[in-house]
Amino acid sequence: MKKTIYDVAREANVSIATVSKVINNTGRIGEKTRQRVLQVMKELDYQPSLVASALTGKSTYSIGLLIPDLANPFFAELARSIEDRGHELGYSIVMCSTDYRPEKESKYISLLKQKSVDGFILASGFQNDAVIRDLLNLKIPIAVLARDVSTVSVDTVTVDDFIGGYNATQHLLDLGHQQIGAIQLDLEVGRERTRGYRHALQENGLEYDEKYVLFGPSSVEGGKQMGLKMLQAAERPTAIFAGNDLVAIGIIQAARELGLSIPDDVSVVGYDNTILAAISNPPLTTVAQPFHDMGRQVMDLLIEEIKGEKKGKKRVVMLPELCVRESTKRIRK
Amino acid sequence: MKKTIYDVAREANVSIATVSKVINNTGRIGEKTRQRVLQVMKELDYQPSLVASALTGKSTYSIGLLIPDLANPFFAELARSIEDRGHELGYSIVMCSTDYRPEKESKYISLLKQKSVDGFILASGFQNDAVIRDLLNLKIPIAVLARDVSTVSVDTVTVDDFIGGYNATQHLLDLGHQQIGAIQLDLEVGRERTRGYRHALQENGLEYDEKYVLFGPSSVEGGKQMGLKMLQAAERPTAIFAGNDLVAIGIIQAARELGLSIPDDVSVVGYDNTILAAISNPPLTTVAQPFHDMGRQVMDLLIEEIKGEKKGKKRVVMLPELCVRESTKRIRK
DNA sequence: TTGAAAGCGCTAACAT
DNA sequence: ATGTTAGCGCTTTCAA
Repeated sequence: MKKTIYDVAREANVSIATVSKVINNTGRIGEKTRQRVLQVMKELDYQPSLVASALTGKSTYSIGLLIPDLANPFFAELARSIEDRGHELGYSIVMCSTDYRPEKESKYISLLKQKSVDGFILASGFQNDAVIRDLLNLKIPIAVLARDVSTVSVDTVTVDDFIGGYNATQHLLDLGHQQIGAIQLDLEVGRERTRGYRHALQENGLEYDEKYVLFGPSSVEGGKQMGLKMLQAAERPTAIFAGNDLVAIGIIQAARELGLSIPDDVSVVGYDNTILAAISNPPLTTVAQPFHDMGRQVMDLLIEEIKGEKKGKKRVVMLPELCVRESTKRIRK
Repeated sequence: MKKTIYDVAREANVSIATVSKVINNTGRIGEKTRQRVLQVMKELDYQPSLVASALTGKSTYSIGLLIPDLANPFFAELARSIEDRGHELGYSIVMCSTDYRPEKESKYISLLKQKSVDGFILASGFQNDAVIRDLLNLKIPIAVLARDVSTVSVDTVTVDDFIGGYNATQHLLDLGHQQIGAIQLDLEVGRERTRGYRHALQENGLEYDEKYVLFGPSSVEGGKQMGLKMLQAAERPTAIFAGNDLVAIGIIQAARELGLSIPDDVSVVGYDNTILAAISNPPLTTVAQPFHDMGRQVMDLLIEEIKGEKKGKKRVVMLPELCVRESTKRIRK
């Protein structure tokens, strides 16, 4: 049978209240009793039940993480950094991959609410503000990652996608490209990056041309399909700004299949700077997101919120950084 | 305030016992009352507290997953498949990356024991049988993944590493290679794969030569270092069997740095068939592990164990499959 | 068919 | 400094 606080109390000849106090370092306990209790706890290998203590209104020390897809290297790295920071702070992470599906998102949230997690990190791409508002109304702490929820007052960590798109495009422009395509994610982040792309274009006196812009899923296969489509068009671009590294790699595969060389015939910029970018062939020029800091930041924000140490909400915006490798090149005459 | 079973009972003019019964579909309840209770539950948007019900001895419906490193694509995919199957079966997954560190492993296990998880999946490379025995003694259900614990009776899902090593090496032998190096993980799995490697060599009348065998960490950087070492040696091998795809990529980078061409000067075989293998340059010949099935299988085993539907323990062994791409080639004369 | 009541293991007033 | 006791929200006999 598992040991309970009663076992310890009996063995140490004290009341359960006393044991509880030494466990939690509350109230005043004589040094001798404290030592005796500690001793007995050790002897019995007693571990207080967190579910019992949670029932009395204390924390469960677990937090729910909703993320699109653990199998995507970017999110895996992000999840890892969140997990690490969480554990440092004494919290366990319950992982939920949502596949960008609203139903899954709602389902997991309601499940984890029943489990009384102390809070949520919403790193899921999709989010109808309704679920966020719902959580907020219930006073359940949340922190939102990588998604700007401008209409709700909530702790947020984002990377400026507009700048990311702008920088990627500007880099291509600097290399002399004039026909620049964009194959972006069919998600909020994709639109925002596309805004940056558009802005850079216009700043350089170039038209935003819809035939050069495609939206699709976050996958190598998706990138390849869209890449084929764009590269086989009558006027093909000399450079493409991809939604993320996965998509960029798909585009490279498409180019290869069409006998086009990267970066000689077409330059490609990725996004996220995952391990894929470093090992792809050629190595990918990509927009790096500081996932390590991002994970740490959201976690810290959330914990502050949980501990009630905060007055208002915070909105942390980090900046992406262009990481130039070999998939982009000055355009040939 | 969060609704409790009392709110529902009051509103529906029944006792909490009745409400409990309709929630759990136990006992006998009149159809009319049941409907009324259900109705009230809906109106109040009542969600039973799982922590309270866990305290009364029922399941927490969460299981702990110990895995070396979520940021490694192989484990990320594995984790994802485990998570999916878990959710299908109604369980949440608490993720813990151990970095192959025994202290972390123990720490997380003891933490999750306090949280009363229903069981553990141990996919962590490291494992002293002691922690497994401990869990077993406490009657806590566990299932072990990708690690053969031959001295303990426990549910296990493994992929035959000996065969994997054998096949990889045989493939290289078939291509005419005679000087075959091995840069393997400094872990149990690495030793086992090396056994397979050795066996293949000897079966072909070749000596097992220690200077051709190196053990190192699971990382691109590690692979690169060891690769440099091995490829700069007096007699360098014409082919290398790598510990996993990460290491293989490191070796390719090392080769490139030395001006050696893959696969013309040296062939490389990876392990795991992660996304990295598909996109690396050149695409990696690698030993594929069926991570999707692996995840599903352990989860199923664990759940059976938790539900007590099983008589004895099971040991499931899956087979790896060589996946030939372009990093291996027949040796030149 | 329904309800009263005794826990589950722990915390936190409130007494002593 | 330590103990008594009333919950926390739910499940489960056992009565009614």
